[in-house]
Amino acid sequence: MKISKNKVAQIFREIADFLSIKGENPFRIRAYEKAADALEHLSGDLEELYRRGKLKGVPGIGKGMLEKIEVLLSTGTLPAYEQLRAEFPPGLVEILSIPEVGPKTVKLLYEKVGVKSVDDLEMAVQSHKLRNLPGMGAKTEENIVKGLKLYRMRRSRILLGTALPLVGEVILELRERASSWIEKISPAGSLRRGKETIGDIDILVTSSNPSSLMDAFTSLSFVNDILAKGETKSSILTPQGLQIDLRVVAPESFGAAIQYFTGSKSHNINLRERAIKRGLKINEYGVFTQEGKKIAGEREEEVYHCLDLSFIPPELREDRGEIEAAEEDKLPHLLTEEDIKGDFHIHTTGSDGRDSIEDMIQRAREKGYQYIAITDHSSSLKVARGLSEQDVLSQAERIKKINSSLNNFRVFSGTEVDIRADGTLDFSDEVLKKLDIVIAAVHTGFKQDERKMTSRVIKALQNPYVKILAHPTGRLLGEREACAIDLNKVMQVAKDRGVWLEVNSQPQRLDLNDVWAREAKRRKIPIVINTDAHNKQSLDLIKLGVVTARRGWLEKEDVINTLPLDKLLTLLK
DNA sequence: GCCGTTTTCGGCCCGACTGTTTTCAGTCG
Repeated sequence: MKISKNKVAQIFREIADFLSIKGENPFRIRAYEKAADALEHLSGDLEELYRRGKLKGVPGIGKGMLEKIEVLLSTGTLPAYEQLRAEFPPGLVEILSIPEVGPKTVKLLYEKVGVKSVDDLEMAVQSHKLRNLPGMGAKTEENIVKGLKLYRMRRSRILLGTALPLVGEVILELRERASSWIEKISPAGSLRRGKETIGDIDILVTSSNPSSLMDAFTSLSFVNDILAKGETKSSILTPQGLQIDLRVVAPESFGAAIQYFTGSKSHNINLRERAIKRGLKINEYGVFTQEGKKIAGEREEEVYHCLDLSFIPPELREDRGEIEAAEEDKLPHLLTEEDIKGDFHIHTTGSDGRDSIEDMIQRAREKGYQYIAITDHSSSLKVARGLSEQDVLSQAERIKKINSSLNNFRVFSGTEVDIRADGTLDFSDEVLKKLDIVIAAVHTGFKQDERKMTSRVIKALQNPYVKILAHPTGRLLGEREACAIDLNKVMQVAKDRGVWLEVNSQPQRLDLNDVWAREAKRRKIPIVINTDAHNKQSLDLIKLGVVTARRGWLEKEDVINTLPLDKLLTLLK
């Protein structure tokens, strides 16, 4: 049984939880969590990385962690981990995920009341067994009841593509109701970093009238429940169970605060460690000298400049080497949405899209694009009303005619051809060679094992007419795991064959993800950012793909569809 | 457990908030 890096990370996190309940050295606990983070941010197969010695020198993975990974890889288990598991009942760690309940409480409840699981805790609370414990009172008991309620209704993280428009609406409505009390306003947190999923939404604001602003915030149409309401922070719950926090900060601290609340946590820790080495201190109010003199805080850029770092865009703040790069002034010049000149993955009424070719052209031109490719599904994908060979060829003829009537814009004929279970394609080469752009993609048979899936996709990429591999892992966030596929091998073939890899902008796909997009860049494999739009509005999803690419450190030069039409045509020849 | 342009030992981010407390511990982000 092969053990994945995510599995190892999960084991490390569980060890950290056990150790925290035991009351171990907090820094040792952090070390396990940090190692788990580091593993999750690596791209590639763990065993291969280990064999090639690539794990050495990864920050957070030292001698001890390396040995543990080695043992896990060769035996599939870890004695120290098994020992901890034997030491505690199996349901204990889960109690930690209840809000308000931390390791000390779990330990106390376990030892004094015999609470071994979330259900045990529920019963203990109901029979008021907690309020007489040392350090506990009626109020704490009440808070645990609340925590349990939140735990029971706990929702999974929401998609970036859902959160972004929502926060836009929240800010809009807030401005409508309280514009005169709002000075600066900006989302922070993982939303601002462009993470693919969002836990809760943080909004920062400077205000001349905080209490009236908070009144307005807590009476927005989105409010289902008010969790907290104060002068500096209020929290509300939307009907969907999403928490939105609004924080009021002083104008002179806005930069430091937005830096602080944007995170990520490990980026900030790294930054503050760096500050300490320079005799400085960073908090959410500013950057201070040892004498307590404030030297920055109003603008976010200053915080970085004080530490002799160039400004780090929010999307890079994941502690994946961005601070070191900023130090050497080697940060990438991240691409922007304005750099995008076209879209290669578009569906129309020809298959399962909702709008016509003409509609898509119109919207693309409004966006300032210079080209699009029409890539409807192929015949075997019946659910999407896939085109027959004859259909796609007559569509290509129609596109030719459309092109003859267009100035300064080009429509490419194409297809999103299905990669069948055996790696053959749904259309014959005779048909494919008559199309401008051939995208290959897997839509069925996701449960194949890694060897089968990898060779299936590689076989498809070896077809001379395939230009793009769409949504390479097939994941659907919150619905379907990435399929088992060795992307390192796939990338090697893509590179040799000159196939472009897609960053798909659909909110639930974002596939390739940030980590793999960065790996593609490292291998100098061209990326295309596509929307996979099934209607004209969806062409605007491109921003999600761009954000994902930015998180993958991509620059304009790494992305094919930043090329203007003339350069693209030269390339396609 | 990790790590080193002061260190191979002795540090390890920082503050708010809350509750149970007469000065602090626990949790959170």
